[in-house]
Amino acid sequence: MNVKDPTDKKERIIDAAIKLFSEKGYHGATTALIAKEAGVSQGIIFHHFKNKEDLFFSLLKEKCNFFMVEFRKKVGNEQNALRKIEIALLTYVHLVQKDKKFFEMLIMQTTGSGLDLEKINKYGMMEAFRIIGEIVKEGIQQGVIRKISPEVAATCIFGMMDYNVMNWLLFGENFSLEETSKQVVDIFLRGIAKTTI
Amino acid sequence: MNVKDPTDKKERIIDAAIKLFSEKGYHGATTALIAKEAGVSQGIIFHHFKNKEDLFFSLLKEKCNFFMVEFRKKVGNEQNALRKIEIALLTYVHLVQKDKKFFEMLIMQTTGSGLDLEKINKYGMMEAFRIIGEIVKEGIQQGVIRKISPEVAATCIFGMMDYNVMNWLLFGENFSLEETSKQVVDIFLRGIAKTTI
Amino acid sequence: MNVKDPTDKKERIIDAAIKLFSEKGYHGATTALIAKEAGVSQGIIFHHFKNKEDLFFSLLKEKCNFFMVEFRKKVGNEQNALRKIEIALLTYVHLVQKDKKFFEMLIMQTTGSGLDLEKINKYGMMEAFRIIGEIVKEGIQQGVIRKISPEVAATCIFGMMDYNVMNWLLFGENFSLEETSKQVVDIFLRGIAKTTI
Amino acid sequence: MNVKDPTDKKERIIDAAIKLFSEKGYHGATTALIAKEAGVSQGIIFHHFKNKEDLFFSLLKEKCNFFMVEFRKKVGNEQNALRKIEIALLTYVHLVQKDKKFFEMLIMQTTGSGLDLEKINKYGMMEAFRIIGEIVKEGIQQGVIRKISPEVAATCIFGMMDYNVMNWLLFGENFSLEETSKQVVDIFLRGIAKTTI
DNA sequence: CATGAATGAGCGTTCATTCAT
DNA sequence: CATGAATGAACGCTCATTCAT
Repeated sequence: MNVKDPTDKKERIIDAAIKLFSEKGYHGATTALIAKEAGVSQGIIFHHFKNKEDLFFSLLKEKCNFFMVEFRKKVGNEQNALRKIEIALLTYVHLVQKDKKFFEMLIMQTTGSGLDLEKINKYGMMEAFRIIGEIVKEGIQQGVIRKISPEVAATCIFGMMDYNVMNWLLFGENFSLEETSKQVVDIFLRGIAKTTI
Repeated sequence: MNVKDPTDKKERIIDAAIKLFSEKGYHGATTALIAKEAGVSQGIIFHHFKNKEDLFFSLLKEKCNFFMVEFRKKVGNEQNALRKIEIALLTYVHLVQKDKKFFEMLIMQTTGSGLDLEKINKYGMMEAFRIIGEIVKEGIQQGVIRKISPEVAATCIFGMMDYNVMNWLLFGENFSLEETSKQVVDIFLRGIAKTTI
Repeated sequence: MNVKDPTDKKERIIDAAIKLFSEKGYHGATTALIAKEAGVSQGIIFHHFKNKEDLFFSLLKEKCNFFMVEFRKKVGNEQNALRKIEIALLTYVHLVQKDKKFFEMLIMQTTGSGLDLEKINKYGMMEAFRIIGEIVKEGIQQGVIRKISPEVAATCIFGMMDYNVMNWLLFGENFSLEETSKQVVDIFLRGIAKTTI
Repeated sequence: MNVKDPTDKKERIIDAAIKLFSEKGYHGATTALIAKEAGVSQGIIFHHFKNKEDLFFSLLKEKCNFFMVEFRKKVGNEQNALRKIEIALLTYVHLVQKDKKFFEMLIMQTTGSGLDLEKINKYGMMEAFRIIGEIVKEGIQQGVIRKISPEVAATCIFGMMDYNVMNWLLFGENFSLEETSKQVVDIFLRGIAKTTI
């Protein structure tokens, strides 16, 4: 009667996978554990996903696509490059707060899992990286950003933001992610701006 | 006959471990592989280290202690906080370049390996983190750095530097780490300085 | 709407099963694969057959019964035992050529599949074996065949023929099964005949 | 103290494998069962053999090499091709009787296991097949064998012998393999000989 | 101290079979 | 009758760790 029933199970697998991947890492989260957490049999995971790696990357792909859409929606109307970056980063923070478990997984597994990093980047954050680089280029043309390498700038801001988020996810939550993020953005914008405001 | 033989073996294990952990990740580097690479028996690893995790953290601890000494030596005589930070970061870059394999391991395994992150930080970079925080505090007192959270600032600079180094380790080496690091330091210092220089 | 639909499906299952059993062996041919090849659901296989083994033996039984009828029809009118054997064997060759896939399955799975060999023989070739034995007995009574054990003779001819066919199925088809079969029959008949012709 | 101890375990694995492969087929003989039968842990199988398939082919290779040596030794001194064949076949029968379990495995798994038949032949009986073909050629040159295809003749004799042995292994042992084998050889030799003796 | 064969729990994955729809 | 998602026991195989030598 409920058409959503089958999807329901797939969704429960996805949720359980995100939870366990972030809590225990790629290797620590066994398929048996994921199945148990999702309340399904082990076998059904392999109906919906080719294998464990496919499960992992499916999560990544799906979520990241969704985020990119959000990203562009928010940034779209703004003209000033510095404002654009600010909006983009605060959007990122909001997404993190709304989808904590997923970002825990994403950041925790970005390296070290033994998974193909190129795939992680391809399905994951490469696009966001590229977008920030583009905005920096715009800012340089607009004359509001110093002549710096867009790639270096993008690397910087992702490093800053991710470490800040990581801190929050791991040790924090006793500080306001929003508050510290504003400080991070401030440091970055001052660091790249042509004139100090 | 040779008294140095056992130390020799331990060292060979350490070198092999660093090489394989960085190349294949914590899980990909099996103890059997490490023993083979080191040219020792599997069993002897467990004479020198309690278990695989202990081997990993021993590497971390030992190297990081060495780095901290280097760090303090270089920074020690400088008075100006901004210069101190600059020196600290460039020292970091030099250490990375001298000990690529180890940093590959450190950065690649910081997350995702399923290892206890608190332990990694404890034996690893927590100290460096604390040092940078201290310098930022000094800078604020000296009036050369804006009133910002030392923790946030430290988080930022480590994020920027590590992502920059990661890029270099993973995709790069076709760009100069030294050159991009200078840009990173520049962005950071401008971002936190009280007045633009 | 179409009354023949169910039979149709059963037949499609049978055809798919023969194809896949012969191509991939008993274990390689999964029920899921058979269902897909037949264009039916997995579940329906178990409406028509008790289980996978039952499916296998049903194929065997059905086909073999058909072959026995053919066999007797061809051999029926002949009086001379040696001629009878010759006809029987050439009939066998024609059946093989007409129904290659099935014999591929039969010969390939006669051993090694882990299936109960007694069952295979029971539903399969035991009858043919018995028939040849009978003809040999007749031949001995007629005085055209030496006093040999009918069972041994039957074993011989089936071994010769099957290995010849197996060669053809596996490696051959670049030689004429008909031509080599005639040589095989010739060797056998000379081997058992009372006087060389 | 006993240098043979490690080999002992490998040998116990080999014996258990031959026993179970022949009794239950390649798929029925699980590695767990083989380990249990051998009284060893599951893991150790994979110390000595790359994987299950390797275990199977190692058995084949080792034994078959040994048999080929025996074969040549026995046949070596004989000049007359017909006698050579007779000796070869009776040698085969003796080997079968001495090493029943192994031949049970060999014949049972020749087809149907889903294993690569070319490999089975390569490590297994291809060599014997070739040898018989050679002897037939000699016999034709000697003028004691009719002008027949050596390949067809070899196929015939292997088919006859194997089916006879199979009968004995499966149902028999209530008849003398030696006795029936002589009848088989007799039928074959008369079938291929130039003049009836 | 040193060895490496041995262990065995646990991994990801498969698949014949079932059953709610 | 028909479906195919769901099951779960069992598979081949791995690997950190142990221990007799």
